[in-house]
Amino acid sequence: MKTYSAERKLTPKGLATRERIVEAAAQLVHERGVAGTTTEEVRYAAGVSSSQLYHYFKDKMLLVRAVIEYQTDAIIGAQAEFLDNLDNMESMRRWRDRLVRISRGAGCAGGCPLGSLSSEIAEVFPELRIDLNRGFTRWEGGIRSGLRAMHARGELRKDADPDRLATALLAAVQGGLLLTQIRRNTKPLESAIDAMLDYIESLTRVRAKGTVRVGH
Amino acid sequence: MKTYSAERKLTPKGLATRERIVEAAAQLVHERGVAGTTTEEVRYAAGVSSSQLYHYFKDKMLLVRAVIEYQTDAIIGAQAEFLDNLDNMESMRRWRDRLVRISRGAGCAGGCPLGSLSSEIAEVFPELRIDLNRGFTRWEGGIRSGLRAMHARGELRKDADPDRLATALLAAVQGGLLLTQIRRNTKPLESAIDAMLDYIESLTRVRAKGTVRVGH
DNA sequence: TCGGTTTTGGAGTTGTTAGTCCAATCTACA
DNA sequence: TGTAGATTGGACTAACAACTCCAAAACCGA
Repeated sequence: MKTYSAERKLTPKGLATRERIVEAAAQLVHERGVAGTTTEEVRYAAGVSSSQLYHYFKDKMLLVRAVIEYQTDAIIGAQAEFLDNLDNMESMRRWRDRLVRISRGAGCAGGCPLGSLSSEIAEVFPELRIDLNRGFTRWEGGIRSGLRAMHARGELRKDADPDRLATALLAAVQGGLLLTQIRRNTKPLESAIDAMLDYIESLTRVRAKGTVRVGH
Repeated sequence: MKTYSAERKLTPKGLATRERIVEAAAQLVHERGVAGTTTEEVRYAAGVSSSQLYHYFKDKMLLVRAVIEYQTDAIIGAQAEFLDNLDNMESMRRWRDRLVRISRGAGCAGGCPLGSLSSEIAEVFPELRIDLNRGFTRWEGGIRSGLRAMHARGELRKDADPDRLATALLAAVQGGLLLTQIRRNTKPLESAIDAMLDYIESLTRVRAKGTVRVGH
């Protein structure tokens, strides 16, 4: 999933340069947004010349597209160990802790690298919504497979819909990160995810027809 | 809450012009984002000259600040009838339907006028985070007071935290709107809010110590 | 009516930034 | 080793966009 469209031949050297540009761009875009990042800053940060940048990316939009792909990989990568095992409450709680810790580590700044990007460019570069959606869908897929497994094993009530729960959980993460970014405090993120996980937990361990145990 | 800082004297005429500028700016910013909206477009849409715009707003950032205030009022206004009565499940479900209908009516475009704005400018204009937060806090306050009322009346379990639930519900709305914007489909918004409301409902109607009824 | 203040017109300025161009230099591979 | 193609340097351009400026006009209270 490295090269996007049919790139011309790229020598290892060229590929490294390209990667350097994307990395620099991703970092800057996360810090200041797309509009707040100039190609000159990217060039400086990556240590490349103007002709290099435009040699590898026809225009800024295509660079942004590469950044989307890069951030998607980064997100999935950073959560891989968790996303592969979100099929029980304990794993989900640990995953939640990891997200909170990442956010806190960033000083609650920047929000979700994919979410912030999405808000900013969804209407400006409509073509890129496909790429953004691909990113979210990959992420959601990781969550969903765990919930589906729980459902299949009967650990989730029959009438629970793991797919919808996965979407809702991802939404809680996104909304939580947004509020956390604005407030510079991880509480909103914690409250949002915790509520959703408590809900999911309430759908497990069925005790009697129509009643379930809830709580911590 | 109309004028922000200590504005100089504004005649009715001047105030109307100012309002026209803010309205035009709010609309454009919602459609294309802050960076995607030029002062010239605002001028044209509002039918004012350059000197007028800069007569009422020292710079673009202060215009954006006025837009934040305007959108906050618009959001609260559009949901006023609901926000004042979110103290039972039926009201909350109706409120949910309203949000979904608003989103669908906009073709799922633009997302939340406040949320999109926040993502875009939180790091670019850090000074404005205060204003954004004020908006979210007002919104959250409307949700919270309903949940607090339910809690006080004993319709929510004692160990439920209405304040955290309010934050989580707002986060679900924000995250849901983001995914809905990207996917151009209201399902994510529906799934996110429904899950959170189902959870809240599961915290009502306590049946026995430690067990509650859940579901639809 | 008068004087001060607010409001408006619109040309102009200044800085920025995405994107171009062409020649020079490397690199892979036959 | 030769050469076509890939990579790089860096000056340049053309457009754009935020913001300024100086009067002129409208307004308002006395």
